[in-house]
Amino acid sequence: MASSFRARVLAVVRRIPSGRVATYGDVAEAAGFPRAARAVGTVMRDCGDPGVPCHRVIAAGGALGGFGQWPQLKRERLRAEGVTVHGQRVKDFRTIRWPRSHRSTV
DNA sequence: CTGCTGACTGGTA
DNA sequence: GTACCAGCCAGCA
Repeated sequence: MASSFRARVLAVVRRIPSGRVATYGDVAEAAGFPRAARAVGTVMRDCGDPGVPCHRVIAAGGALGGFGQWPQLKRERLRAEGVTVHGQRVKDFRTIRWPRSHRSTV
């Protein structure tokens, strides 16, 4: 099984704990495709699975990314999980980031 | 098989 | 800070 790239991505997104976020690149890497950030977005776009917290997947740098009304929907959803969102950017993005949780100045 | 598209990323201007 | 370009990968016509 596993042949499906999307199934792999969905599995990773499902593992994202609440109160944390991951970028498309992080999800791609965790799925085994460190360069398929774009392809991950394609999978998210088609994601209609309630078991997949696609709202926890954001763009790099802490930007919500997404498209259309996704950003505003994410903002409410993430906030409900304990994530503080600043306009179009996540606060302390590096601290709540998953699976790395970076916190260095560089 | 070929070409275009897209919920992306990083670098340069 | 914003704007544009080139590179990357999977899915679809």
